[in-house]
Amino acid sequence: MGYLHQTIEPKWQDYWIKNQVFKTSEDLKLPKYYVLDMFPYPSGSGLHVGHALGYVATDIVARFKRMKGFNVLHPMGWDAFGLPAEQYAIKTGTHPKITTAENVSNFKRQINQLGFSYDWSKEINTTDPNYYKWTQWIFLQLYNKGLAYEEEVAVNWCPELRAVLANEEVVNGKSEIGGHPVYRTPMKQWILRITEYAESLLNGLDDLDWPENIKELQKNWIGKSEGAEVHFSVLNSPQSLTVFTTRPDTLFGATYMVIAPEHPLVQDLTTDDNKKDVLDYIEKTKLKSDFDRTEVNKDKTGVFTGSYAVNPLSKEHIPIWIADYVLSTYGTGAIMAVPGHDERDWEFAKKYQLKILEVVSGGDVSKAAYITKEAGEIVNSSHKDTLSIDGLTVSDAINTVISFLEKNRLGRRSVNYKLRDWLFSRQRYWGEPFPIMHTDQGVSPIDESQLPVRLPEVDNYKPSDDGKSPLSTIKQWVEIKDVNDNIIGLRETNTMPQWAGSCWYYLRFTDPQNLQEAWDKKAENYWMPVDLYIGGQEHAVLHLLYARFWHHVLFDLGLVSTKEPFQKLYNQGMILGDDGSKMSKSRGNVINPDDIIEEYGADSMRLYEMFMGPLNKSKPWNTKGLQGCYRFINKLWNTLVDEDGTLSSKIKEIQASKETLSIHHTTVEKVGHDIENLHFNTAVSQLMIYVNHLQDCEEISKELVIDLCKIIAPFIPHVAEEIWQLLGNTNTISYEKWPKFDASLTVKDEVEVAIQVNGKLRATITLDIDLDQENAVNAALQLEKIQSYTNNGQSIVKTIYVPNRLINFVVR
RNA sequence: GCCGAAGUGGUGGAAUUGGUAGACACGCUAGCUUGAGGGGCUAGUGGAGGAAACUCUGUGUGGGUUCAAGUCCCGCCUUCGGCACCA
Repeated sequence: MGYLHQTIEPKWQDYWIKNQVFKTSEDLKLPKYYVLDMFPYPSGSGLHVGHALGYVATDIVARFKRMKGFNVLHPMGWDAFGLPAEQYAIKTGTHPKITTAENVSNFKRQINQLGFSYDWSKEINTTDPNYYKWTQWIFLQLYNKGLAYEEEVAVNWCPELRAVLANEEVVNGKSEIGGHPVYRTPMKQWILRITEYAESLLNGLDDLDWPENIKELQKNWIGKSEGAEVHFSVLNSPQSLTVFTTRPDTLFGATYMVIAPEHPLVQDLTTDDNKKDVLDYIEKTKLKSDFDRTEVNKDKTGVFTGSYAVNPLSKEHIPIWIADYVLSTYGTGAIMAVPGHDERDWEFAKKYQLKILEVVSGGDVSKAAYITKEAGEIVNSSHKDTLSIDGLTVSDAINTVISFLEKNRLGRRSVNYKLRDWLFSRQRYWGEPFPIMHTDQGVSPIDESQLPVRLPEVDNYKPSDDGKSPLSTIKQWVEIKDVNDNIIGLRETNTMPQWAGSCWYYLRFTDPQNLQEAWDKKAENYWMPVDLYIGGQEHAVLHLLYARFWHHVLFDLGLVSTKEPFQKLYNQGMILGDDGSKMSKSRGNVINPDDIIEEYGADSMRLYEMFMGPLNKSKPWNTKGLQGCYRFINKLWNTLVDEDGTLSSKIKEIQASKETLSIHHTTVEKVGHDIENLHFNTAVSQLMIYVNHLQDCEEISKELVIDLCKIIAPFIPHVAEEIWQLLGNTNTISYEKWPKFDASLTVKDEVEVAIQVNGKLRATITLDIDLDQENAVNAALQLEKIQSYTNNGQSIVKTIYVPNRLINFVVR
């Protein structure tokens, strides 16, 4: 007789909601724990089992921490601005608001039937004017701090989507969504000066309890490199060229220079003889797509300007070239080329027969660039009028050269970042409007008292053909008039990207209904930082970097109390289809949680997702495995509950056996420890071991059942509540104290010890716990098996005894 | 190319500071139960050999350290993720 999940689960879900069981306490004196999921975009296809994985994990932690006496903040909300609802609106004319509301209610239904313990009184939605009012407010704080500016930039315009994409949304020259071609077009855009926070964002990583690989990804994305700026004077010209290099030690080996085709001095440096070739080259470069230009293995191309620069150390006259392998957006857009010690320069020099000079010994620069920094010494690097660094190591030479450059005003120590400023505007309807007005005098922010700048109704969601936002077509919204009906300014018609709302939602959760402020300082101070943040690895860089950026700014403005928002981060892995590939509609391997819950119940699904394997690994779905968990719950139920639905008659007020007590306390200890460390799979297996044992017991101590009920509650809360009730309780189990475990009771009297001969297992023996070496070894030597190895004319040269583990005889 | 993560039975995966590899499940095999199906229960299950006791072998691969290596060190192979001309 199985348990009736279809009755039990809705019963307790209703109970939890009706009694507001999971409403967060307002008592700010309690120890707090803030456990957060990356809130979802409520898509039309609904929740799938992969989403649930992270939510189950955080729910278990939240329930566990409540039982450990913490005041737990565990909220859920909706990142509801975004392209799919807008695309749907373009196709069908349905307002994104309507689509969003429908999707949210479906998501919420699905989430609730999984038995999660969210405090729904804290639900937020980024598209709610009461929410985006404060998104706009934070933008104004950034603007006032000089971190938001407008600029005409070449943007990634995708005609198919009719949208401008961020660099991050373009993959290999195609849109990330849909894979449509993307072109570079100049447009006026809002940009956030995230580069100003590059160092801060890099340093902040050190103290975070994040997976190392995520920290590494962010570090690489920020891409700090240390080196020097070096000025090169140009022959017969008042101009000079400044380059950035990480290898000032190789300055003597700089035998030519390259500037990017977009470099501002291209015109000045091109001599009349070379004008035609240069113009041709630049024309050709313009026609190349981004994809072609960043193709690594392509042939390098370039053209000579006709001008020469002077190497500041060797005093050599070196030719200045133009080539598109130099990026205008990194460093100064110009480089000193050291073909002897840089692969790209070497390749280019070979192709155009430029001079290759060895300045670090150890390689053969006629065959390949020698880029090793650790070995070799500087050679061919001295000049009577400047300095000699011959014989120095690379790192000494770097410092010597920088000092020389600084003393002689030829350059300076310098740092560069790969990180670019953040393109922050989109030509879309379904996003936060900017609180910005354009007047004859320029840009002016909307007064904070006028927020929110509401998203107006619009007839047509399509952007205009020239790429302007659909908002630009609404005259009465765009034109801001004074009381006399004079136009005093025009509204900004771009909207913010989807990242905006998720940059600070975790702060809003601390005080979601506040109409006066974005958050109350007391609430923020109490709840922040987020103690545990679980979400997918796909947000490793963008969301997590952007949110950290805003948070750092807010911290500098004194608006938040912690420098970093997310203390501990953990990534749940993907759940693949049962064929081992990514779940997708086209493969037909999608598992719908609704079906699973219908057939096996939410508790089974929760338990299975935790049992599948380590939380952070990808693993294939297997319905058979799920059935195993369903069987386990039934076994548990049938062990504790009789056929008639009352508590099992085996459960009595008795003293449990020593063996049972040992397993019990081991389980209490292991489950608690494993939850703390997010090792849910091993916690579940320990529970299985315990229940397998109880199943074989003739009678079961009621005292232990009470504690067992508590430790299964985070995993399978519906069953736990039901049994808790059968035990005679009338309250919820959710706030019961987590059982204490007694380490002394986990210890057994006897242990099985391995007996090895020369490291090979030959026998096992049961010994008293903590037996001394002499007795243990003697007992082992009595074994017939062992004697056959020791009495054959061989002698024991060494004996290793690891108490309670093994004995190893080394025999020769 | 660079950076990061990972390779353990037929499958998902366990394995404190190096100390009985394969816990716990799935699957499979046999038996019991049932009118059948389903379900439940019992036993077995890394591979090879053997009737059995047992023996050999075994954590991607080749070395090394050690009484002892899935675990530590060095080299290589494969898979996945990220970056990709960043000077």
